[in-house]
Amino acid sequence: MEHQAWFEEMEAHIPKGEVRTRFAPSPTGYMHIGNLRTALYTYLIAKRLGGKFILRIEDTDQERFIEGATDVIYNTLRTCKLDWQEGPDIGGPVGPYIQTQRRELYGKYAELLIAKGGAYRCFCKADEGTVPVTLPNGEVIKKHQCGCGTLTIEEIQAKLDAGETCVIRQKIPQEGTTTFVDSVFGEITVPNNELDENVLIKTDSLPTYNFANVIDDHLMGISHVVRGSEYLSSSPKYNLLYQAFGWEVPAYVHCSPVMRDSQHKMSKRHGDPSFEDLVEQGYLPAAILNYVALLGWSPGGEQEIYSLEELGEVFDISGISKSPAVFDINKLKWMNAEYIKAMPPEDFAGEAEPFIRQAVKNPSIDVSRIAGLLQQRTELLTEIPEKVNFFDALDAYDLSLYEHKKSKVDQAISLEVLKAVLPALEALTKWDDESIHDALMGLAEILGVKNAVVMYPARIAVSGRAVTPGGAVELCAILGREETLARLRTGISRLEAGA
RNA sequence: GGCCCGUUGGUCAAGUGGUUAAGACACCGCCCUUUCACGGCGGUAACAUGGGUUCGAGUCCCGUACGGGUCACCA
Repeated sequence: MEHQAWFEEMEAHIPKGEVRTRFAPSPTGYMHIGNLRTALYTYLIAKRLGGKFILRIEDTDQERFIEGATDVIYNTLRTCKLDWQEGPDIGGPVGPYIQTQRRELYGKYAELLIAKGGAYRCFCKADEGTVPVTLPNGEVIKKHQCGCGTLTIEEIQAKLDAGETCVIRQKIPQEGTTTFVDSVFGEITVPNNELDENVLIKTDSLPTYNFANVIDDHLMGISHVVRGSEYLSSSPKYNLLYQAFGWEVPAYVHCSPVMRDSQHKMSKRHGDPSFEDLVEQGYLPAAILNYVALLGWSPGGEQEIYSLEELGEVFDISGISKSPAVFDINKLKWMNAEYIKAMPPEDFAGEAEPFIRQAVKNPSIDVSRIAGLLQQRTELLTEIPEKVNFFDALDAYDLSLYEHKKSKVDQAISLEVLKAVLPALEALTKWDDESIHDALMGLAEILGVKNAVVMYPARIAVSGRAVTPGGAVELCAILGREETLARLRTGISRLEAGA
């Protein structure tokens, strides 16, 4: 072996005896929810076990190259605070961390594998070597089966010299079975003769996932391979690869997919939201992460709100569920509201004010006050503009809003009430919550009606809305004296005109 | 279709042979209130199915149905 020393050198660099997990996405241009969850679990396992979380970019599919796609990965992980200790941007002891930069290395290991009898050069064009094969039990499957594996060194050299292109395929023993243990699914055994001899190195000399993944996980000292369950059925092949090299097999943690409904995976193509989409829709990254953590994993207790740090303390592989989980935007929305309510008021105001300003341009309006009213009744920040735009301008609201059965209020009563409210507020010398409150409550007492009979019409006249952030008193105070009185007059004249 | 895996209320789920089968979201009702919301209280609703094993089965075994995954020079 001419490269003997080189291989020994590589082996010597592999970190041993520590927990190392890796998130190895391929750059697709967006962060799929299922992927985000895999990243989270991968991160949490490392955190919980006191290990390292590594980022590796799997970009061996040149046809799918998308400009800027790796930035999406960095940005998502950063905004989620899933910090990695080794990765393309920060380096590490076993780099490079981008597969296209590891090209030669896969080639050398492929040669090694051939030498060890675990692979062979295949000169078949396209799928010409793929044939129906009848298994001993009578079933027929499609497998690649060609004579390339038996070519002599001279024959191979001749073909290469003649300029023929080739791939390197995995050699799979036709006898026996392969067994591996998955931390989620348990022990799984398959007969070797059901496994296909897949391509390891493509004609473009880049490795396929099948190969690159095994090589990198080994060379990077990965102790726990966390990935989607779509890899479960090909895991025996990866196991055979480890075996052929004589390497130790990592712990596998396969996670079931996140579904849109009981029969479809979440997919961008079908319009399901990616992480970026959700953020754009107003969901807080921390809430998304919290929700996604509980989708397919349960800590067992009744607590549902977990910070990333808390998750890192309690996350346990044994709590990962085998069956697919359906993504419920409703529950995410609820959780988002919980996060909003729990924010320090100043933080909420900081987040909410830009959204309030989108709808409320009038500089004399105190937006921080509106933010205060909004915090306990906001599920999504993005729904704020629509909730507060009446502060700037009154819509041509429907007069039927003045009818409220429960408070026994109708349009006629509203008119009477507003006619009394107007002078009562006009008479105020101070315009603050307390004065407005006392004036309105006092009016209810004078009129001998329940508070709501005064408050309700006043609130409608001033907002034109059935649902408002805050009651009549707060709205009047925020709108200011002139605007409030003007709106009351408008209400009165509209009720008098009946339109 | 073959192989692998799964199946507790509409959804997320607890449950590891003996429970009145948790909890959360959603939904419904009541209360609070200055409407809506928030909050509080309560309610409807589940072990896919048929056979075993066992004194006893959501929990163990087998079959059936349904669902998912996979069968690429994509990952």
